[in-house]
Amino acid sequence: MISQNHTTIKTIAAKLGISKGTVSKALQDSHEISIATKNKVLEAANELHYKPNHFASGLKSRKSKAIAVIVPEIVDSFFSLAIKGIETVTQKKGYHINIYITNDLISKEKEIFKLLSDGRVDGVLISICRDATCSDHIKELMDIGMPLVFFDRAVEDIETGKVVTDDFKSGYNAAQHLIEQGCKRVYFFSISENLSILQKRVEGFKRALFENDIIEAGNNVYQISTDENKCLETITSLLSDPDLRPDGVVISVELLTIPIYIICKKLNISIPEDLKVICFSNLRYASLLSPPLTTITQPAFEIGEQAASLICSAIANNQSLKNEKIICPSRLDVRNSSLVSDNWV
Amino acid sequence: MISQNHTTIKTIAAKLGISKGTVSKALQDSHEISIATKNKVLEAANELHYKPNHFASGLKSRKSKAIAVIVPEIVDSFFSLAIKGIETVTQKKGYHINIYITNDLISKEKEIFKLLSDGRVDGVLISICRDATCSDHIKELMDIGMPLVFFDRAVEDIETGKVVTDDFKSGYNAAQHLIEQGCKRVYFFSISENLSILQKRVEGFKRALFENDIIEAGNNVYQISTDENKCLETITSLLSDPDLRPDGVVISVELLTIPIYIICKKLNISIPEDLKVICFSNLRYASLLSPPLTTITQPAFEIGEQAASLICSAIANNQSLKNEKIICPSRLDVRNSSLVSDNWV
DNA sequence: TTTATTTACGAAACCGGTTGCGTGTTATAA
DNA sequence: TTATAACACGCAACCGGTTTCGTAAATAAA
Repeated sequence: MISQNHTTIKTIAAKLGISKGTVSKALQDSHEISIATKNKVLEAANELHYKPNHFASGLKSRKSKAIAVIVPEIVDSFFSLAIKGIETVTQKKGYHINIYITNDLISKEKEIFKLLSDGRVDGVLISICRDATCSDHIKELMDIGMPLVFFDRAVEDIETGKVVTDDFKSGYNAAQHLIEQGCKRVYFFSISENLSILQKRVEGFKRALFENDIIEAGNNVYQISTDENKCLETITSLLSDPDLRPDGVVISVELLTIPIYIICKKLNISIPEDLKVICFSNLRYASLLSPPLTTITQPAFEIGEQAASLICSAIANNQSLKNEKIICPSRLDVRNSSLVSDNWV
Repeated sequence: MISQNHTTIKTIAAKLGISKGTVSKALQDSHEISIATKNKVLEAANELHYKPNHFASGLKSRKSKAIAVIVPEIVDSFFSLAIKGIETVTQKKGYHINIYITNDLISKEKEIFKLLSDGRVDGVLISICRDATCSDHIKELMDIGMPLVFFDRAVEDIETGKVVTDDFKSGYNAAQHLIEQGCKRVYFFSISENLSILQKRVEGFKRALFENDIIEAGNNVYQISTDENKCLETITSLLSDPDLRPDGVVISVELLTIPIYIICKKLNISIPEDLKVICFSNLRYASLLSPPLTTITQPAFEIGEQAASLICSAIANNQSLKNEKIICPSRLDVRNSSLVSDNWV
């Protein structure tokens, strides 16, 4: 059904009785074409609804003006906001964005990388998946010259642009806040031991505990499965055992928020009286939850913007990315889920 | 920085001492090439890390294996979930997706359409923007043979594939539910008079009022600006005037939820005692809000899947889309924001 | 053994725009 | 007036696959 009689440069050339090359140069406003000819070409192009063919120009230029954006999830306040930040920048600079969702599966991430080596995109923005056990596929693509920038979830030992938040400090602040609110046994709920950003949050978290002389006998960092049932099971067992139950918890990712709230309701654990909760989250509805959720709010939009700017300039300058890390600090938004009752706002 | 010595079909041909055409055919597993040659080619291709060039193949085939997805917003439970539905289907069928965000601006929507006529995408999935005062740009693109499917927000008078929910019935059900809960003065908060899906929701809403003999003297459908300040202003004036204040409200889009909750809190209007609220929303956190929000939940993921399936098969079969409308019914999720106190679950 | 087919591959045109080089024409300088 | 340069444009190769057509060699049929 695609229109057969699309107009090409040849059509215009034939109509005006000039050569292909002249038309091409006229459309590029080349100095070696007279104004008169340029005007005629422009007029004819307009009249015939001429649109330059993306494949033909890309074949020569080796540029697609497209950027791949790879995320673990899209139904997520952080990632959707980051994508929006990316889009505002790329759109201004004339780039298109291709979205790929890994669902946190390394297998899918690898498959996506296979698709990206055909010249379809000029660069890659990626937040790696949770079970990032290997990063060979990323290195391979970079080896053939593909510019790549990590945002949020980065591979530590790959040297390229990275845009992240101050994870150590955020983890530290989260724990410190809970301790200041009187918590004696604070847990950290994570979803992966592999992600460096989560490792750093944990380090900051532990540091705060250490500085406050909170030395637990056992573990206080728990890896929670993102499988819904397993997740509920693990958290339920932690919160229902009096010997284990914390009085404060730092949640490393937004998607664990719902389970915590649900389980607390079911177990009749009152937030914040019995358990103070703080979550790394960009949820716009945090203040409307019951109780309103204290969050470490990442500057998702800005992270997206910065990452996009980095990749765009790397592409434009045709230069490889230095191992530079841009840090966009997070903000602590204190709400009722972490406050003792008489501090309620 | 892009690797200079990428391997092409020519490289392989030279290495094996055969012609380009033979290599090409071998890679396509053509019947006119011997098994021996095919194996040699495959081996060489593998060894040299050959990747077919996207532009070169696209130039001939006029296929990009890419689909444009145009949405008004991405930081939105409905649209992000719909995109996820789209992705699951397109990924299986080997299509890439290009995301475009209009921010509900017709000007941006038009600009995006200009970009899509260069063969970069094989089809378009779109949920049009709010101030859809004109749809010429859409018709133009379709006129040159671009397959296009609307999802959720469609242009009524353009004949092509559409995937929507049962808007009339949903509007009806929402109003009916509030009336059953004892509401006497029910309002409908909309954001656009132009969107046909909102018109239908309003029609259903009005129908329910009519059937229940609720005939307001004045208007009970209000267009709320999405500008934050104007929005707060309008709603505040409606809810603070005793002569105007409704006891039930149907909210047509998710983004008005936060303002309503905030204003009610500020004006000390209790939900649901003073005002019962029901919202068209896919918010996963609806049950955690205070109070839990009654929603008309659209099957966003399924709508995305269906739309993607439609466009993919239209592209594959190279046939124009019939004016078929797929309706994915919504679900009423009753929660506390619309229940009289002694009905609380 | 001769003729008819099939098999396997090469040559070259093609997709549509880009670009370096060559050349005839006009304008400027000597 | 002649030499020189600037101008404006055509020609053709090129980007990297795809595809049609032609043909020599191998196989099958007569």
